[in-house]
Amino acid sequence: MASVPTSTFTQVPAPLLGNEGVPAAMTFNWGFEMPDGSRFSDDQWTLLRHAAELFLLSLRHDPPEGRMPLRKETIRGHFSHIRFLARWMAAENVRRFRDLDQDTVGRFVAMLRARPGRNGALLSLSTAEGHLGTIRTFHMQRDKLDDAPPTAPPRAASVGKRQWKPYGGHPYTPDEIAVPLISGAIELLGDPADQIIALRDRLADLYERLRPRHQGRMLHWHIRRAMLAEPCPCADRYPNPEWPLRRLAFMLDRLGDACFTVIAYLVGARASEILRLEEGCLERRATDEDGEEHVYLVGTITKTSLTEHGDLHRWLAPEPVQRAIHILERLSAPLRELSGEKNLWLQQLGRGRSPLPTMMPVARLRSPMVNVRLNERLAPFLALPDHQGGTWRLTTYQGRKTFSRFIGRRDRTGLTALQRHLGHVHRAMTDRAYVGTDFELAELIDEQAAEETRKALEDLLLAPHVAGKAGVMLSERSPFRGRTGSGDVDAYITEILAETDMRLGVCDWGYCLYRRETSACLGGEREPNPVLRTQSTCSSCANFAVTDRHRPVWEARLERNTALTQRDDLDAESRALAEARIQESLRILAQLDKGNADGVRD
DNA sequence: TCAAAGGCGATTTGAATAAC
DNA sequence: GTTATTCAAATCGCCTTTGA
Repeated sequence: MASVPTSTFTQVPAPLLGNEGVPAAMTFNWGFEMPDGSRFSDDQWTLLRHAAELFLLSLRHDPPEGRMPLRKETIRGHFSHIRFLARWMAAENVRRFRDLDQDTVGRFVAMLRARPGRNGALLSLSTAEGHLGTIRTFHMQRDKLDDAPPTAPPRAASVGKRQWKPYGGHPYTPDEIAVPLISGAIELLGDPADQIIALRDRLADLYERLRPRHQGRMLHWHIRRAMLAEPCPCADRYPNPEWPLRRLAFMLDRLGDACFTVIAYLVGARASEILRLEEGCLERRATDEDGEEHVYLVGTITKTSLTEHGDLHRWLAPEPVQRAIHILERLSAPLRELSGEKNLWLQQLGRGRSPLPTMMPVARLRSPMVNVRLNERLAPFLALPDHQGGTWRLTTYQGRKTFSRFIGRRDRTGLTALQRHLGHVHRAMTDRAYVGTDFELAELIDEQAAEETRKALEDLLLAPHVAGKAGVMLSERSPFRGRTGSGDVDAYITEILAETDMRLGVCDWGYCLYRRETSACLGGEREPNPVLRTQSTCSSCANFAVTDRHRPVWEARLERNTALTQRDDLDAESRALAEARIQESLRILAQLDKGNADGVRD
């Protein structure tokens, strides 16, 4: 294939280039195919192409009034839209951008409306607005350019809301998936990680020793034979035992995946932020208060930054994350040395890849690839369970969402395996001396906590049957008891929350309307003590509330302990404990039933 | 020779900020 | 306090390329 033409800058007026010279990142593949089979780089498109090139360059060096110079990712987005537009213009025989008058743009909009989206009949509003927005921006730059659209296109929203597909939101990873995923990743980063990296070093050693004696195919044959004799951790999870080199490359990649997972789910950074991390990004600092030392992950956030290179940010790094960074530093060491870059996610472009550096160019890992790796390789590797009969699709964004949910909610009953790490981060983040700088993440966390409280309150206020001291008290005052949901409840809850700054603790077996003075679990300033917070402690606590939603937990507890007392081999102490639990469960269930019978509780 | 990495184009979503 | 607008990514499927 002919070499791909890219934008050249010889025809660009010098002042447009600014003082940084030619920006390497601003080259685009203008040789894309046109509807008639020609290439946009062919002579017949020269006028259109130059106009488009100048437009894109102007966004960087002479942006529209009042705007920052656009980032290269944004300009890349405009390039995609221009390509789309140029193809459409060619098919419609529109030869210059200045011919994009109202009628022509109207036809363009009609085409967008009729166009099917990725997974449905309609395009989303933002896709359409993306296309029109590029034309609008082009139009805004018209005074600086020879050829530009003479009129601003309409807003996609003004075309009619029902013309476009509405969108939902990104999910968090459900606990059934998240817990084995994170636990599996942490486990892999333990001893197996050390062994796998040692095996890579062993391979490097083998090459060094055998290269003087053999070359070409024979060298490879000897290397392969030697590697076949080396044990590889998790070898049974790679399908082909005859390929020890590919297997090693595979394992090294899985280590990287595990590092990404641990960082994403236990830190809450965005994928782009994680992938920008560099060697030496861990920072130790003591908090002023008590001299306790926290370790932070230091990186940059560009998404919400107004500056070109992003702002410095810190995230609290629990122990597994520190370990992940150490592993990453060792994983990326050879390529960092080869390329002179400091990034921790370097990899080589080359397809069938070698576990050792080759002659191929080095590049940073990008998030689309991370998604593929998480779903198609790490998930089967860790044998993640199905979710509701199907395979759960992981995405890089779920780490952040799941993290904020983990931290924001008080119910950690499903997360026992992660409790240690999450508890540490949670404590530190709610500490006054916390120095992290991802404010938006803190808001996301608070949102999750508030949403949980709101749901619990709604349940308590509407439930016809409530047990537990605090629950009974709240329910008796509720003007909504036994009704189905209505807008009034929402307003009432909003009022309660505004007045009391109340935070409900939620767990499998009930709710906690937390007040420190009366907490049976001896909790702290703001929330229950997770260690002493058990069913027994809660059942007698003044802060406790139960609704029918929790009935199955108490019924199961009753059943379990009843079965226990019927065994002959039970010692006296255990029997007494089981009896006590039976009584507790009976009391809670009786309270719920009583409400059932006459709607009045004591 | 070929499995599989990952680049690339197209589309979708998130969130800050501006406008109402 | 909402809604609209804009910038900045993230996601996803197709397709080319290549080390073993």
